[in-house]
Amino acid sequence: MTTRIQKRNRKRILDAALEVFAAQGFRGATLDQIAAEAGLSKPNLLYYFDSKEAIHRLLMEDLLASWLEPLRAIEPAGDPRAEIMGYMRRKLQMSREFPRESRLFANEILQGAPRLEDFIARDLKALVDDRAALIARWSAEGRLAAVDPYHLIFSIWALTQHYADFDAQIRLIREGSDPLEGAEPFLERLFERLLAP
Amino acid sequence: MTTRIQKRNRKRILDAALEVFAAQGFRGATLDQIAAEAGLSKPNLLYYFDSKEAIHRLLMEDLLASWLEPLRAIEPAGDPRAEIMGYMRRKLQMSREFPRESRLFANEILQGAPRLEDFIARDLKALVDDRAALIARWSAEGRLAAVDPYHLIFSIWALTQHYADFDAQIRLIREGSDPLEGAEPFLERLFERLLAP
DNA sequence: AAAAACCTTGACTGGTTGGTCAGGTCTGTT
DNA sequence: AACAGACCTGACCAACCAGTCAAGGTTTTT
Repeated sequence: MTTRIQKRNRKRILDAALEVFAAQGFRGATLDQIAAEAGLSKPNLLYYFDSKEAIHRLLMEDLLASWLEPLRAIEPAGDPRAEIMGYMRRKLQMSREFPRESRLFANEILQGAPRLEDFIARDLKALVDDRAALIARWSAEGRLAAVDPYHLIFSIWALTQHYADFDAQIRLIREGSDPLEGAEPFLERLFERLLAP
Repeated sequence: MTTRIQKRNRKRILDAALEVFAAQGFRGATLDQIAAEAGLSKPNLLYYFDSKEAIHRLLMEDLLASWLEPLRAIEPAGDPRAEIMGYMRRKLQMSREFPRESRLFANEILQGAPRLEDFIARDLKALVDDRAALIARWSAEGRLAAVDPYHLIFSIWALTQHYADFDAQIRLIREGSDPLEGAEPFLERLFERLLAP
């Protein structure tokens, strides 16, 4: 049974840990930083979680589920261009709403994905292969431009996640104005032009 | 005066440090890792460089110069579409030849760019603003599609650097085959369709 | 109200980290 | 060969790190 206090403190800790792991990576983050961010003492952190690794693992598990969902939501029965545009829009929305999750993921991949190897090589790969086959079918039927489906998927990832992962850079170049301002119409135009048969 | 041995060992250290910093970030990297990678003892590392910070600083300085160059090479007098396609191709080539430099940069930005703030807000911003104005002029003259010049530049960064920064992910999904296989024709088609007036 | 269960922390530990230093080895020059 | 300067390292240090624990405080249940 989980108490009221447990629920509150676990949430605080995971939120603080997301912040710190996303910015510093697993090795670069310290429990002291996370504890300070959460407003708790370090021993108290370790009362709720077994170890630094355990906090990180839980964060990753939450992340991975939400990472597959948008791609899975592509409907084989739907209109090809609308489905892909919808996927792009959903991914962009995630960069807007969950930039820290995006940076956490980016940090893991940059470090060579040691903790994600299984997930990527199994779950993600299987889903991407499936969606790539679907896109190839759509292209063969003439309902979509003939594009390499893998690079199409990678390009959606690259373009949408860039706004979360490189937020600091974009902010400095655009001097404070919302980094995502104008991104959606730009990407819509880009992918509409790319996908028109 | 620098001796033969100095030249060799400094090079070894910077090469090893690039490897380790790119994979672990500044905080996550340790001098022991760098020393092991370089095949030198830790005190020997500190014979050639004053501190961990000094190694990182030198690496960043080398990086920043090469980071501005391709964008600077865009010729105002050239053909608009050819100039932008050339810039994209140059950036893609850099992802192929210098993936570790790309990951080092990505790591810094992910961490909030604390060590790059000045460079980005001054040098990079000035150059981007200049190039964005040039692209806007080209668009106004009808020699280019009317696209947001900032998002155009960001999209080139996102799409080309993705292949270096997310190399581990792409490798696992494409099972060992060269992650950049097919990338160039895909990106050429994408930007040709985007930029056609 | 008092027991039981839950929550919190100061003080600590063993291991790691960036960095120092005295003293030794190697290299090029005369 | 012998000297100067450059190069290298084992042993060490203080600060920091993840994690432990005994003791005390708070909340919930009875």
